[in-house]
Amino acid sequence: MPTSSKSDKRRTLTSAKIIEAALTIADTQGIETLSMRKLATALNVTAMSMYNHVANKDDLLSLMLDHVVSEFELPNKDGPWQDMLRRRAHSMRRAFLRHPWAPTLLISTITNGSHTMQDTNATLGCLINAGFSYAAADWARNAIDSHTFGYTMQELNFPVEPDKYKAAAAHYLPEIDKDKYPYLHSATEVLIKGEYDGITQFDFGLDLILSGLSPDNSQ
Amino acid sequence: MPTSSKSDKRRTLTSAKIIEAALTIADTQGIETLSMRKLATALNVTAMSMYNHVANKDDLLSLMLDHVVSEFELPNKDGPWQDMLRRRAHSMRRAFLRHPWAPTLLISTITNGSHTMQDTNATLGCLINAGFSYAAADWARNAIDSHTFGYTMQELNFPVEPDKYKAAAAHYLPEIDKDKYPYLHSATEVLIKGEYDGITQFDFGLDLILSGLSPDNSQ
DNA sequence: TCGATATATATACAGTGTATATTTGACGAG
DNA sequence: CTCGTCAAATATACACTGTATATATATCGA
Repeated sequence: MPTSSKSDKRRTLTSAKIIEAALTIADTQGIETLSMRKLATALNVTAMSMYNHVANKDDLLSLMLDHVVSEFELPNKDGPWQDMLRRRAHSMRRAFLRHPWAPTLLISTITNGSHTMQDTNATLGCLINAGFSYAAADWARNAIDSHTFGYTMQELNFPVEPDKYKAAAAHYLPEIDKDKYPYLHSATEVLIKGEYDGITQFDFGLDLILSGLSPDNSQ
Repeated sequence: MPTSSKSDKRRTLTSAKIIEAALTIADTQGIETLSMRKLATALNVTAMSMYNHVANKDDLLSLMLDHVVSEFELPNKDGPWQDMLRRRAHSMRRAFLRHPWAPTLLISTITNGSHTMQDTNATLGCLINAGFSYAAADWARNAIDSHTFGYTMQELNFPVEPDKYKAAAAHYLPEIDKDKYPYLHSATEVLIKGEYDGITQFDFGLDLILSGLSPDNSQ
C-alpha cells in the first residue's frame, strides 16, 4: 500500500506551518535573524519550497503581522466603551511584548489581512455605538493607537526586567556629564532607585486620553 | 607648487559629509535603498573609504539619527510649560515628516548622541521647573513622546497629499466587504468625502495629554 | 628628503532574496 | 498496473549586501 501522504516528504508544507515557524524564530531569536534559508532549515525544506505557499518575504511578514493582530481582543463585549477600548489596548500591548518585532513593522506597513480589518471595524463600531461620529471615532482610535504603539515601542527598547534595567541605568550614569545634562543625570539617578512598572505607566497615558474623549468633544 | 589639499582627491572625506549625503539619499529615495556602495558612489569614493570615518553602518545610522534629533526645538524659551512641550512636539513631527525613515529607527535604537541627551535633558528640565517630580516628569515625557512617535508613524504610513489619500481610500473601498466590515466600510466612505488635516489631528491627541497633565496628578 | 601616519582603494567572503529551470512524487483515468 | 498530468520540492545561479583584510598612496613633521 502507498504510505499515507501525512507522513510523506510531500504535502507536508503549508503557509500556516511556515508562519508558525517564522513567528517562533522572530520571537525567540529576533526578526533580524529571520532569513528564508534559516526558516527553510527549521522546516526541513529548501528555501525555494516556501515560495509555493507565500509570494515572497514581504508577503510572509504581512501574514505574520495579521496573526499578531489576531491576538488583539476585539471590543465586542458589553460594558462602557472606555473599558472595551482599554481592554483592547492592554491586549495589544501584551501581544507586542510577546512579539517584540511586530509594532515597528505593523506601524510602517499597510496591512489588509482579515484580522486587521476585523480589528479596525470592531474598534470603530465600538465608538460609533457609543455615539461618536465617524470622524470623531477615527480621531479617537488614532489617539489611542498612537499611545499604544508609541508607548510599547519605547518600552520594548528598554531593559524590562527590574534588575537589568537598574543595572543598565547604573551603567549609563557615568557617561552622562553632570554639568551638561543635570536633569538627565538626576533623572537617571532617580531611575536607579525607583521601580519600573510598565503597565501602570502605560495606563497613565492611556487614561489621560480615554478620560478626555467623549462623543462630542472633537471637531 | 603643490595643489591645495582642498581640491585634492585626498582629505576631502569627513564624517559630516558622509552623514549629509546619507541623509539626502534616505530622505529622497528611502532608507531601504541606502547601501554603503551607493552612498560611496554619491560621494565619489569607494565604500571602504567611509570606514575611516564611521565605525560601521549602524554607527552611521546613529549619527544620522542624532542629526534628526538636533532639529527638535529645545524647550528653553519662556512661557507655560505646556506651550514649550507643544512646540517641541510640533518640531519633532516636522522633523519626522522631513525624515520619514527616522522615527522607526529612533524608537528602536538606544541612542546617546549629544543632541539626543540635550533634548532629553531640556525636556525633563522644563517639567522639573514646572514643579513636576522626577518620576512624574519621566511619565509625562513618556506620554507625550508616545503620542508624538505613534501618531507621526501612523501618519507617515498614509498618503499625505489630499488627492492621493482620497484616491487611495477609493481604491481600497471595493476590497472592504460591506457585510463583514460595515463600520470600516462606512468610515472609509466618510474618509473619501472628508478632509485630512494632520496637524489638527495631531494636536487633538496631544492636547488630551497636555491638558490632563499637572505637577501633582501622578505620584 | 625621508620615514611615519592617515586615508583611500582593491579584493574577497559569507550572507541575502529570489528568478528560472528541473526533478520528484502523488493521484486519477484507462 | 501503468501511464500522463500537475503541483510541489529542489538545484542552480545571479545580483546585491556589509565589511574584514591587505595594499597602495598622499600628506605632514622632522
